[in-house]
Amino acid sequence: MSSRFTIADVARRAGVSIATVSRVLNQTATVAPATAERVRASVAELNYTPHTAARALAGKKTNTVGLILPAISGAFFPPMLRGVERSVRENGFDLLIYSTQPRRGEPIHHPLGEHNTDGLIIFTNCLDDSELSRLNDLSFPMILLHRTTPAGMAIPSVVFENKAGARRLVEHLITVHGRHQIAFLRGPANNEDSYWREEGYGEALDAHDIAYDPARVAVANFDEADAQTAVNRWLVDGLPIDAIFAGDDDAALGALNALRQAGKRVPQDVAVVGFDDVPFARHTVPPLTTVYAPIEEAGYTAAAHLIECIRSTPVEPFTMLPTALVVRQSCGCL
Amino acid sequence: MSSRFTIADVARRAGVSIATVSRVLNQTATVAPATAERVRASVAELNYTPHTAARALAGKKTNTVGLILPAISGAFFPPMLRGVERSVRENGFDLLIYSTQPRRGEPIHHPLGEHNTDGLIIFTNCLDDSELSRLNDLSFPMILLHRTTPAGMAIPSVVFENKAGARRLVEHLITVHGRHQIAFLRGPANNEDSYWREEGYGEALDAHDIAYDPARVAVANFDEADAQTAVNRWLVDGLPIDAIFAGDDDAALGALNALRQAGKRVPQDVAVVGFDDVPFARHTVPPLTTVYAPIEEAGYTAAAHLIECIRSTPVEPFTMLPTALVVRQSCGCL
DNA sequence: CTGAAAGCGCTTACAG
DNA sequence: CTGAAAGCGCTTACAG
Repeated sequence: MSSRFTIADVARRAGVSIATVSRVLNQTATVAPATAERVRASVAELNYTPHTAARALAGKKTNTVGLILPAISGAFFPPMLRGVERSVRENGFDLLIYSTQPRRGEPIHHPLGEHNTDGLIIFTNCLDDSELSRLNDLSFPMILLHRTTPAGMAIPSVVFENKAGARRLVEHLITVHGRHQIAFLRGPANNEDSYWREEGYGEALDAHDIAYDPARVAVANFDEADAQTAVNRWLVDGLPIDAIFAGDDDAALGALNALRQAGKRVPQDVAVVGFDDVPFARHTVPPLTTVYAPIEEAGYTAAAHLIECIRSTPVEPFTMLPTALVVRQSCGCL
Repeated sequence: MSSRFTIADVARRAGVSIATVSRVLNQTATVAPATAERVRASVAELNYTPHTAARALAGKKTNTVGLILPAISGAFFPPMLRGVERSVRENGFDLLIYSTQPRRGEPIHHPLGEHNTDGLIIFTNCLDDSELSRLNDLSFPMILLHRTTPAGMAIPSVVFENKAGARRLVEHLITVHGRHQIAFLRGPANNEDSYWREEGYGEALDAHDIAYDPARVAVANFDEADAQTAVNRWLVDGLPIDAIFAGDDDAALGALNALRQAGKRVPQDVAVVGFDDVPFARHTVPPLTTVYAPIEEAGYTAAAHLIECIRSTPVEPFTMLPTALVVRQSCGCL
């Protein structure tokens, strides 16, 4: 906050009132061309930029969008951030990011809200329901990213086509590679992506008359280390498994580690498949068969929809982005 | 920006003036315990939170820190963001992120500055020199991350110990593995990390009387695809090479790809080493020998120093964070 | 098309 | 220890 020129300086120099300066800056009313020209010249000469806080206070809008997400980690977030960021910029907004680690019980004090943003993008369940409903009651613009709208609220959401993607993937394992002992590595509790992927897994088994075996499902939290631990346990328990659907690509990495350390060959002994198709997926050994999820596009879309909300433009209340099977080698192909 | 309670509501309810409310909220003057208690109760009952913009305007500070960086991509940024974010939160500040792709010539309009932040963290050369010097003239708090301070300015900076790290790495290749035909994959033009890594590379060669051969240096821009292209060219040119120092881990990935596709064995035919030790480095095949760079710590430190600047606390003008050799298998060990 | 003025919600000297 | 009041830099009815 350094001393700079204010709107009054610009007005004085152009020989007009500050109201007129504001009008040409915001194009909020017609100004005589000659007057406007003088104002613009004055702005340029003083290298004037409006003071954001003053603008926010007077105009009752901040021109910034907030993003609430968990600790930025894993390969998932860079593309997502890129998408959000791009969309926000294209619309002339700023981006305020708050990353939090939701701990159960503990009410999250989050610094983003009506006072410093015009709207919020909320990743999964990073905002607790009471705050969500408080903001919803205020009609505060929000978008849910990778989470569907809770009953009773009217917040648009953007999600992946998880179930169909997962089903296609698991059916590939069954029909093309003849795998029947397929294990599933679940994501974090209450994670909807994980829920629907598991549904797709179940549907695929059903469709081919393969019994669902709870012993073949473990929690890996979309986390490499947790996945490694879980797969290790299966291995020492001697659970018969000929394929692992890892829930996401990070977990697939952990599965690959555990299998390698145990001397199992992938895909000959055990096939491994992931979900998301993050950048490293093509670099695992063997290259990972997975499901492409448009991570960047989801971020982009969420931000675009939020800004439509802010502008009171009608918004698609529910967007499901298609996913696509990406066959590489860890499933047994090639 | 929804209608909420204001400081006046709180004051009325507590039977005091708004000045008193402000004082207990900001602990900016002693208030009688009983009065303070009533104010706090009033705040709690109304669930009052101060309006950020009003606070910024009146108080001449925004309580937010800006971060300017290139497009978020690669494995480098998540840890960096995590570090910055953590530090900013611990100090009760908000974080405004602007990611830009500096194009030469084109003056970058960036939306972060004196008006919406109290200070800026500037990654490498993401802010052009004219803007840097304008802000410097304003004594606007800034920290340079992975870039040293330009002559004539007094902006603290935080960097890695690149040269020593690179030298240790290359000497390992020479002394332990007897490699003498070591190629280097350079980072983006004007990137200081790359510059100093190359210096370390040169020093190591010198120290062992190995002639520097410009043919063995190519530009890979810290980018996997560019690295792959560069290494490919060496391969088709038949340039004799028994080791590649990739400049960073992303480039190492590209080198590994090119070598694998050409049927070269790593490390037997060609050793490959990187720099940074990003998360995927342990998962390449073979696991990557590299130099650990404290990416998250650098982000954390930069933010902490910036906030010290903002608070007018004396700040270390130059911080060089140590790096450490991480020996895995791509160099030929084990 | 343009200006004077109120007001956005705070902080901070200035008095007392 | 506390209040009345000015002021931060804008936007936006309201007049004209």
